[in-house]
Amino acid sequence: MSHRATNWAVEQRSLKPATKIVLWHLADRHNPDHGCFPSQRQLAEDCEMSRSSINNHLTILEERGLVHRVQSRNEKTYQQENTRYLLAFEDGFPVKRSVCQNGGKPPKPCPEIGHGNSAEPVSKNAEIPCPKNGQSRVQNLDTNPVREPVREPVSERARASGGAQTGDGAGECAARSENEPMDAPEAETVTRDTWKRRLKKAHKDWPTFVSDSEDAAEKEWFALAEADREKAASLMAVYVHEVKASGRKMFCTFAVYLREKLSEKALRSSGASSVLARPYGKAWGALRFADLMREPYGHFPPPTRYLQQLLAAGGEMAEAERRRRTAEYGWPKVNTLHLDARNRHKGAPADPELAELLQAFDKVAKGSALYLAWKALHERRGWPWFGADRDLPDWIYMPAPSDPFENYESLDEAVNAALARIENAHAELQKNEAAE
DNA sequence: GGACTCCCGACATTGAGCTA
DNA sequence: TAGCTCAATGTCGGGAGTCC
Repeated sequence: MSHRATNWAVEQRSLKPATKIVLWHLADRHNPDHGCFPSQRQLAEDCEMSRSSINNHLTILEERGLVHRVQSRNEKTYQQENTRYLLAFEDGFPVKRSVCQNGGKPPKPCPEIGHGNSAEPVSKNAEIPCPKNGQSRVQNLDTNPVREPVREPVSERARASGGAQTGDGAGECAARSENEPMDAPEAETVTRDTWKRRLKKAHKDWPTFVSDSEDAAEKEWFALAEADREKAASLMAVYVHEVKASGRKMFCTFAVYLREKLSEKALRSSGASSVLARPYGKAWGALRFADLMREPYGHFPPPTRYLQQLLAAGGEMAEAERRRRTAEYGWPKVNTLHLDARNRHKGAPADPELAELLQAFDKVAKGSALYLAWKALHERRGWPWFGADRDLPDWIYMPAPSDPFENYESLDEAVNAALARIENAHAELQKNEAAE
């Protein structure tokens, strides 16, 4: 809830009571950082009226210039998602066309509402980019999640919203209870279905899927905490890779993988340690880069028909999509590190073998030019970035070049030098390991 | 009683995933 | 591959209440 938004809503005059209730509940669902994404169903429940009535009131609010609707579709599935509602007091609220046409002068205040004077609707869906016309009208859920009074389980939201970590990576993560209350019991049943779907999706990729008992897998799946389920699913590819790499040809059933929490083994595959590499710290960064040094090894789900067409068409969009898929699926271990960091886990088991890499890491301030150079390099390489900037601590640890930054002509050059340094150090490590 | 307003349910749309 | 399902939203006709 945003007090600014609700105060603003209350101050609006000359609205009919029901319309104002809708506006107030919209404002109540507004998050100052992330915006306002309630579904119409949610709004209808809040306002105790039908969805179609909500729709009518939303149309009125839009016509009054108090609300602007921005439709979005899921970046991967292109399914329609909750509409974003921009409130008139927000930065970036679109100025009505009639206002722009007013010789660039500020709009005449309307005596009724105090917002412009045109009855022309603001929302014109056709003007909004859509997958069909080649532009994206997708809200990037990773950077634009909802943080509102929710009816979804906390873990669902946590995946999207994450949480800031402490400063230099040496600080302890703020302990967020794994047992934060689930809100509504009705959401619980929905969530169970969602988890079932995720289980099904993950299980299909398990080597013994054909002969596995689905019931046994489901039983073990639901016996796990939600965070462990996520970890098990996301680290499955890592575990399978490790088993294959070790030369073993037999796999346990998926139920056993879940029950024995073998995903943990995947994380500790190269020298377990009881020492935790705290999120965004040096050791954590070393773990992360050690994985990024490998070729992409994750399981890439087959692209949808739309994506197939997009990729086949080539061009910039196809290339961007390729990079996005590589970042999303290429290095599941790295993505799990990111996920755990955002979920404020205390850290991953540090790898003592990587201790030598630690000296090659140095602090980088969030938002600094160097930070942006690293981010750009990640994008170029199709590497997964940590997540949304707001989820990161003020400082993160990234590889540093051997020479001072002043010795480089550009930050990109410095970043490439730092990367080369960490690549060399990592290659050296691997060479020594092989020699042993 | 007619006009108007408000609200609701039903149906349509869109594009994905799922299944036989 | 066709048909179904899902999720979110838009549209429309009609019933009920209110006002003059």
